Amino acid sequence: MPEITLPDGAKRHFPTPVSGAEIAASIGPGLARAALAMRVDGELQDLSRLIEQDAAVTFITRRDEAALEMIRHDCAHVLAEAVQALFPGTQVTIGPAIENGFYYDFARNAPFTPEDFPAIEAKMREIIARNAPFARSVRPRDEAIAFFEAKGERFKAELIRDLPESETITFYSQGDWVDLCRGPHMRGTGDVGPAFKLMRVAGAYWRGDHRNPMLSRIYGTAWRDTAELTAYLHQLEEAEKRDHRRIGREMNLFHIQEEAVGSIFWHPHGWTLYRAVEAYMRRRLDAAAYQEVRTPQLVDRSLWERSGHWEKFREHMFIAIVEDEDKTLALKPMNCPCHVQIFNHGIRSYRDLPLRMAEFGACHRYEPSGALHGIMRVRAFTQDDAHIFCTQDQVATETAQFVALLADIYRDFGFESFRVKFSDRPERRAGSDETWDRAEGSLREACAMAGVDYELNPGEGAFYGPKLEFVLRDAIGRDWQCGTLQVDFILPERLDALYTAEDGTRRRPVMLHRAILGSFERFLGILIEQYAGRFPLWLAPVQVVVATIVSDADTYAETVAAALRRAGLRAETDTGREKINAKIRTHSLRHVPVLLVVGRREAEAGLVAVRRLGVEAQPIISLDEAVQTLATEATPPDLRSPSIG
RNA sequence: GCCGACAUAGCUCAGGGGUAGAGCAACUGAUUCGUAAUCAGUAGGUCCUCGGUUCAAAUCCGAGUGUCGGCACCA
Repeated sequence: MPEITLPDGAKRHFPTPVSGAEIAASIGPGLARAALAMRVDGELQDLSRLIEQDAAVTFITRRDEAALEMIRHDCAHVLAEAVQALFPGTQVTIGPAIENGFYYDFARNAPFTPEDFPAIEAKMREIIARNAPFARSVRPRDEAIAFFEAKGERFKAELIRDLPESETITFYSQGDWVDLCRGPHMRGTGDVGPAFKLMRVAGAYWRGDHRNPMLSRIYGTAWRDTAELTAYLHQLEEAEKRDHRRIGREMNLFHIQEEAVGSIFWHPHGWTLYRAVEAYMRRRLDAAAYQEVRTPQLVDRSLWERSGHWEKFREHMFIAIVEDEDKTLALKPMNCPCHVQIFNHGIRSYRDLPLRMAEFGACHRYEPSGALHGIMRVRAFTQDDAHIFCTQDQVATETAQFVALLADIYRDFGFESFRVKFSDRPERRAGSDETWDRAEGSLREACAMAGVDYELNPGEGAFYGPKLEFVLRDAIGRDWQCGTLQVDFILPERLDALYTAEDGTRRRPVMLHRAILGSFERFLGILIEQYAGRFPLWLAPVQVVVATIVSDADTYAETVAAALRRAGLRAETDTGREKINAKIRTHSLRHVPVLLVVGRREAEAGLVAVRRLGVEAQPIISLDEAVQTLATEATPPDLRSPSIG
């Protein structure tokens, strides 16, 4: 007689065995209707599973987060059944729930197209209306493999073969349709509900490996109810509006064209934004005792051979052949080898360490064509790169200082939170285990010192050392790695970097490769999306437009703009013959943060009407006051005095 | 790189085997106007490129290039 403990602490006894559904029914008809699944001692299970021993049971209803995941998972099963019903001969593979929805990968000669969606969705609704119960069954391994092979489902058979011997092999059926699945599921297909939509088709490699066949993936979204679905679709539309490629065009920031794929043509306003970020970064690095350098774009092959890039990175490099001199040069894909050259030029003492060498280094990498994405993923980009040459003892302190600097800079750009991934030793690596123990240990210690929480990213470190990756999320929910910090023991060795220690011996420095923005191009893309083009005043390409109401105010408008420019503000005038309504609309759509409206009254009295983006209030103040206020407000965050905040 | 979709005016898009269409933007003229679109007119296109089918191709077919969505790769 199992004793069942409910969330409120109440205990109930049932004849052995008892199903979750029976327990729910014994509590009340409302719960019996609402319960979709249960947690038994914390483990999510089908409601139909039998409980034979004492356990704590919690019921999952549609409101629970766990239910949402089950709706999506179950919806993937419904999709698979629908597809196999409509397209005989299609093999099923895997179909998990993911953020905001689910997908299912199918193997089929002809891939699906979005035109297939209406028919598939209709079939899915049929299956959901039928409300076939999800029934779990356990099968012996050999039988399970034979079952799928008999059906010609070789991917499923392969999956089972690769499961560990200890794994229980479970099947779930929904009516006549059966799938290999770990579960759990809700009561039946009807619990999926109506709030789903197929979104797109995509290719995906079997088991995520590009050497495997490509499957046809169908992505879908699914929610608790149609209101949630509608809200999600609306959110997607909003995200689309802040896409940096769209805003870049609308605000005339940059363009890319076929003759320079993966490289950016920065227009005046875009370049202004770029320069504002660059100037800010330069001040921050100066203040943090970095030394800025500049190193060559084209470097002879021999240096890349020594650094190891020619061997490890060759396929990502642009090569330039100089026929007259019989030389092979490469556009630099990274700055580190060049920085070591500067380090090596002359004799270094331990007194020089830590030596922080920074460069806004323009790099070129031959990225796969399919990876290119607006200005976020390009082939020509500029890193806010630096290499810290230090002793092993200094690694922890330098790391802590770096993370503090990075967090402060992200905050200045409006990013309050970011994720940190700690990538530790990969399978293929250089250096001894002791070295790795030390490197990882000091990095962990540094994270603790800086109060950094990280998630472990096992085996993803660089071959020369562990790294931290700092990840920001864009408007459409995509993650972008921006900052990085890598501990390197290898390059100083390969390029023979040395310093003289206190005891007169020659020693190898450790190199910390680090970047905060990552690349200006990517970071600006993220920034554009973060602010949806409505930049804070210090970053806005055009900070102020002086707009006239009547042509009698034209001269005054020029005076106002000149005064603003003298105060360091980026100001334009609009003395066109449009009505003020039209001017306000035009500049609002361009996301100009401040409009100074001047008519006859303002011109005569030396005043301006201040209209801020999206705000209808229009205080009228003196020109002097406006210049002063705006200049203060436009001060970059690192130059503000604390009292002003 | 792989799978799929797409490519028409500066932008957003319609059309479709036989003079290329709209709205917005641009330009010209009129309007001098008080906080998110004043009115009228003008101009603007090798319908991505190259081949093929056809009496005729922007339209159909093929190849290429680019873009977009994924996958793989990655700052």
